[in-house]
Amino acid sequence: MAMKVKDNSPPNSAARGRGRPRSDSARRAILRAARELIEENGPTALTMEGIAARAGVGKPTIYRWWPDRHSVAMAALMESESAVSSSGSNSRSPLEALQRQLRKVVALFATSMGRNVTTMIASADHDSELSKAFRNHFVLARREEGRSLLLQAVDRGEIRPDADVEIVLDMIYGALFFRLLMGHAALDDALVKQLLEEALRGLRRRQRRASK
Amino acid sequence: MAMKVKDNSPPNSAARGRGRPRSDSARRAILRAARELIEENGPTALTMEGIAARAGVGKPTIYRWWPDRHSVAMAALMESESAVSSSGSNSRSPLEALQRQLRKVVALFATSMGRNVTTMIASADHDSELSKAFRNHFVLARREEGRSLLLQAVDRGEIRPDADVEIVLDMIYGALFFRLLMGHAALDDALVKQLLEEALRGLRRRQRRASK
Amino acid sequence: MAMKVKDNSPPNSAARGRGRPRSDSARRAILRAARELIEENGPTALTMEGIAARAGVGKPTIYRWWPDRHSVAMAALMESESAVSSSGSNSRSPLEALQRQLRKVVALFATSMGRNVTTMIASADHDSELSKAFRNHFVLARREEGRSLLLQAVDRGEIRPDADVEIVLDMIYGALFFRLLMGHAALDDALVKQLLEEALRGLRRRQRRASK
Amino acid sequence: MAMKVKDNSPPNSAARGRGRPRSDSARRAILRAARELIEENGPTALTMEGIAARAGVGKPTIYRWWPDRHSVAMAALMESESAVSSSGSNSRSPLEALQRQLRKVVALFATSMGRNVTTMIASADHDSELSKAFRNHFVLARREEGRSLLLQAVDRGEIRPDADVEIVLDMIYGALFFRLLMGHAALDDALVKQLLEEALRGLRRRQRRASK
DNA sequence: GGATAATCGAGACGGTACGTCGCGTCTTCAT
DNA sequence: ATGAAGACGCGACGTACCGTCTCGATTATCC
Repeated sequence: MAMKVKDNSPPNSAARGRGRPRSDSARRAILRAARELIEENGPTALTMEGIAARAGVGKPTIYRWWPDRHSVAMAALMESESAVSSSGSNSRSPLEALQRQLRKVVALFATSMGRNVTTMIASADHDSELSKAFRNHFVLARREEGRSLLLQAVDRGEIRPDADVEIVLDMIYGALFFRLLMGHAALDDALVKQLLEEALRGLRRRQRRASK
Repeated sequence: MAMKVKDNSPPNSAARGRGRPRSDSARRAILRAARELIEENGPTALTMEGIAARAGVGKPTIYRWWPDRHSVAMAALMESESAVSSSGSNSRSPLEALQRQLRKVVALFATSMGRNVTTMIASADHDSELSKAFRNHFVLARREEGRSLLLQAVDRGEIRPDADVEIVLDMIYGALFFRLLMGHAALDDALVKQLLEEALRGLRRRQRRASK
Repeated sequence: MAMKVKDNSPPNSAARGRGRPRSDSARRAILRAARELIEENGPTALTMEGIAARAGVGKPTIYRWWPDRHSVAMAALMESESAVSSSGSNSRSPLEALQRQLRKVVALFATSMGRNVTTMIASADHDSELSKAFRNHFVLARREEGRSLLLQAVDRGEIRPDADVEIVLDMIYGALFFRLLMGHAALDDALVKQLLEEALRGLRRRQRRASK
Repeated sequence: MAMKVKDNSPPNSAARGRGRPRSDSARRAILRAARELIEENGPTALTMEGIAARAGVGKPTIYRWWPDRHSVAMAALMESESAVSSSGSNSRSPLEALQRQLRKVVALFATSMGRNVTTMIASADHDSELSKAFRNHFVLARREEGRSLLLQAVDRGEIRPDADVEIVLDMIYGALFFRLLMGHAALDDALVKQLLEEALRGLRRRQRRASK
């Protein structure tokens, strides 16, 4: 009995195996079914049997690609067209772009997706690779974009160079997450505005003069 | 802060029924067993049968008072000696007290309890009364303490009166929560210091030399 | 001058003391509830809790009189108005009376009661006193009546005196029971007629001469 | 005697499904465990969990093939080597063979098996296919054998041709069953002798040689 | 082209836990 | 000081999924 190697990289270059190759269509059907089921009933109600049934796939086929239910759910969500990429960077200034991006984040959080993602993060293994990738994909990547924009602002002299960017980022994104999780106060565009105001208070330079 | 969750406190009010009163020792045994099991294996591995077995109690007795596993877990954790109450108010200044309190929060987060609580919050119903009580007990109550301290600081003139306290609070506590959930950066006393520094930058009035 | 008694409640309040007057009414309510429940759903579906609820009685009160569910069921059925007593003694001959009685037995078996009684008998302890009483009440008492009639027939010279009455009785009543239990053939008046014919074949004396 | 009960015979016919075929060893283990437990504690004390535990089988596997406890019990008993088949028919005459067979029936009734079977019959659904099969297997099949023998006796001229065989059969087998259920009189070989005597009285033709 | 081999669907398997029902016992309060 | 109300420990119920293990059928590569 050869050791079974979990290999979930689908286009595994030169197919050396002799047998029937893995069906990528099955893989896609699985993820699609999982995504739909999550959106319909939430990630808690997701079951392997439900996925298999809807995808028209045998359960072992799912287990061939992912080790457990959680992983399938994460993979499914990560392949969503969620994007949230703040690609549209036709902003005049980094801080404006940051504000625009935060609004997108807020909009994402407002959907069921937001809560689903949060649930997944909190109930995940926290140390597994997939879990890290998941957090990175959905949250930390946003934070990275924000960092990039903040650093641009520093470069442009809009922000004081001695600002502790990491802390500021955690304050901003953490505040949004906090309101999502706690639900004690609104999570909307007005919050984004105030948040930026308060987080950057004392960090802004007088731009007119700085630009001179 | 009376926040009635449901009715799992036996001598709740009038209407002292005629039947045998509920056994408070059973109630305590259940919560104790749940607490221990959570600390041993995490809240995910908690099962009703496990609780019943360890508590020496029948399963129906548990279901008589809590609707599901999640509720038992929340109730169990809420009866822990978590405390965290920043009662020790022998601080010279509100901001120092705030720092001390934040350190306690960080210390709590660092324990397994921290992660457990987080998991519970994120996977809960979010709208149920018990869930709200839970969030309030473990997180928002800390935030309330922080608000009280911040307002004291405003009163004393240490903080500018036009500060948006709510936003500042969410930035501070949200940042801590964010690091706990994401695990992308340290969550320690140094963070507390920097966080306060950054959050209050531009809000402080007369910077005293007392800060050491 | 007798005081007007305002106690118009059913139980004869013999014992005024501090409280045991309701016992017998509770007992009757229990049996009544049990009887109704058995007729509605069969003896298998009978539950103590159902009886207590319908009778408006606490469970311990039931257990004060009967040791278990089965006993309550038996007692309930035995207090039914089933009777079946072949009281009608306006028969010209014992054998006619026997036939009439057997028809009554068949009629009883045809009701749900018949099957219920059978189920009770077969699932009972078989050795308990109550169980014996039950069998006697519902089945053996009929057989006793039949024996009496058969013996009368012998006395009158309608049946040969060397007939083995016990065996004949078991053949007759056993055949009815057998058809009830097995359901392989009809259980009706025609059967009664044929049965008597066959069971008594060879036992009959020439009645014409005997009567002369 | 093909009497399809449901579909608990694995290689039943065509329609060889695509999934993993049912494990016949599991099926046998279940029936064996059920049989043993019934013999140990009676059919009333039989539990699905007990069967599953002893058979080393999951509960759902049992429920996959039988709808309830009763059906398992019946199937288990029916697979016993009870047989009782009066195959050994080296008798000189059908009536002798009948007597021999009845003695076997009495012997079976005398074992715990007898009472168990009776309990099962009385507490069964009575209309379900399995229940009919059960009654047929354990009781009516014996009656069928008896009928065959009686008809042989008619053919040979030992029994009058106008005898109502069905009635006679019910009288004979019913009487045995009656004594088993009621327990009011002995159930032994002597009974068999008397029973045949009485049931066939008036039906026998040439009795001269029979009487010494 | 035929053999070989891995994957596919389907679904049964041994399990664990679920949430419910009813048992027979106990405890308290109102009568 | 009895009796209704009802909670208790317990045990079994029947169900939902888990993750694993056969099956026959399919689809590729290798010889």
